[in-house]
Amino acid sequence: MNKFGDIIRNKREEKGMLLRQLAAMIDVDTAILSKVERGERKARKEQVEKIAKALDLGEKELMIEYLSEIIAYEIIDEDSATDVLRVAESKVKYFRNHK
Amino acid sequence: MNKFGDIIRNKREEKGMLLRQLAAMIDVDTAILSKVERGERKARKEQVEKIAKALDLGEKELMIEYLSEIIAYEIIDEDSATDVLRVAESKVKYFRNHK
DNA sequence: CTACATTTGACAAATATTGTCAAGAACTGA
DNA sequence: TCAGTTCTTGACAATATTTGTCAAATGTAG
Repeated sequence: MNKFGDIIRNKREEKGMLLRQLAAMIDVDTAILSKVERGERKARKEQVEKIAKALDLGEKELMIEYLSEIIAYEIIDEDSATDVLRVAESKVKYFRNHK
Repeated sequence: MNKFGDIIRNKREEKGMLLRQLAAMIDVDTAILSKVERGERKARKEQVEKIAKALDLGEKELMIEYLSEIIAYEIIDEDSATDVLRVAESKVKYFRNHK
């Protein structure tokens, strides 16, 4: 189980890219990218898309990592976390049909 | 499948309470409660707790409805919504063990 | 119409998120 | 060690989002 930030950092280093190089490609300050990679700060959705393209990571897969991690932290302190996710799945399906 | 707001409204009306009465009990402006019941605005977590107590709804159950609905709307436009939830579950479990 | 309940929308206040920057720490090679 | 470079940190500003307040508008029943 890799964290979102680790996925990016690993791939960036595999490619031999510097923080500031990737940061420039995705048009973000180096400091922010540093924090994102270490999980100190959340990226923005548009940044995730740019990162995926810049690093040749599947955009869909990276987005799943990104969104799921945000959700995980939203409910990590809830003892009903699993139930919350199950109900969320039902609601997604229901709301899609009844918009 | 009931929406969070409907659950509250139904229970409140069952009990014959007025919006302003419940609003007073949970210390919130009537306008806000009106919007919450109609799903126009999200409640805050502390308000959900107060509502549960005021209406004799299970706090745990109501909180599940509340959180799951927030999450559902976060991902309703993602075609990978189901995957996101599955991965989120894994991450919750993993992060709990590796805090 | 009157009285009351609810809804609506504009706005302000409070919070939270995001970006900027410079200084400092860590690392590298000579 | 030193100089050069990369990365990290934290304070702060800018922006955006959330939340609350209020009064007017709308709806409802007698």
